[in-house]
Amino acid sequence: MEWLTIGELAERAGVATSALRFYEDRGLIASERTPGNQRRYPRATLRRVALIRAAQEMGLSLGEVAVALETLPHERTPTKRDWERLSRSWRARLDNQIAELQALRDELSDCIGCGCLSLKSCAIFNPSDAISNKGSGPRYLLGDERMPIPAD
Amino acid sequence: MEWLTIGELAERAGVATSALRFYEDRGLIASERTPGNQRRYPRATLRRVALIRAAQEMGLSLGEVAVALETLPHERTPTKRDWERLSRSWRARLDNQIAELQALRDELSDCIGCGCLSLKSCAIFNPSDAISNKGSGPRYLLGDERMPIPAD
DNA sequence: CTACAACTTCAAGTTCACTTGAAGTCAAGA
DNA sequence: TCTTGACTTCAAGTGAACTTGAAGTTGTAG
Repeated sequence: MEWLTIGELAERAGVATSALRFYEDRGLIASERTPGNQRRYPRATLRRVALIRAAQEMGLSLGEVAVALETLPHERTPTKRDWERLSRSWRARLDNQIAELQALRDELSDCIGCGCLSLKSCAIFNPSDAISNKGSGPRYLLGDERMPIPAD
Repeated sequence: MEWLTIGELAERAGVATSALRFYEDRGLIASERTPGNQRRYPRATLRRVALIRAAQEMGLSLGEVAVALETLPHERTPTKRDWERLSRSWRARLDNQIAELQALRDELSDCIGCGCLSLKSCAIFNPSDAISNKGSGPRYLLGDERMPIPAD
């Protein structure tokens, strides 16, 4: 098996070495050590990191990615079955996200032509009340569903 | 004109009062004060906050929203022209975002059936190298364009 | 007039996904 | 052997978008 140093992996995967150490800390990737305590990554880690980046691009947090990746082998190239399971669930998520953005776009388009400033019928100007919002810290994804238009 | 307390605005807009004070701090919304120094918001702020939330949903940072909203009047209901300018530019952005997610989805779909584990032809497993990554702090949106598939 | 919820400011805390820096160790070429 | 660059750990810093808490003030219903 061919092993990569952290610098090599970083360059080939297009991420910083500090990010790789961080991912390892979080259990997203794993490494062996040389006698001198330096990390060596199996080539499969390259794909793993690519997967992590792809997942982030579709809005998953590293925690969610970690859960998803737990089902994949660390050292081995994943089998077709491993991969199918994961990609199907992610595909569904992507479909969802696309649909949401499309809905928002359609609302926006409607607004351009609809004289919505009367704000009787505009979904953007009349959002649902009380978006549930538990816990502190930022919310990177709002995830507030648009509800039937309330009577203004 | 009808004025809203911060609590009323918060409830109707579906955000926390602390968030509203934060937005005001950032210049995203504005208020008048009562003789006793309490905030009173014009009704138009309701639409403004709704716009802010919509913009966040499509991935804009508050800074970007601030820039966009600078072109809109604070107190007045925006005119059709005000609104058209804004919504057209946002629509373009949404189109873009949707296209990117669709591309990712298509790659994912291809992978499900393509035996991509050979990783000769899979875009997800073969991302472009060297995503440019300036500055510190998190990157909420990766924004790394996928490039022509490199020879592995 | 009093109670009490809703408001005020300001500083500090929180989460995420990292980055930066300090202080030291390892590996490879000249 | 020496130097240099790549590596090591660990603690602390960063930026975004808020939230929380403390300590005090205002507005209103009874």
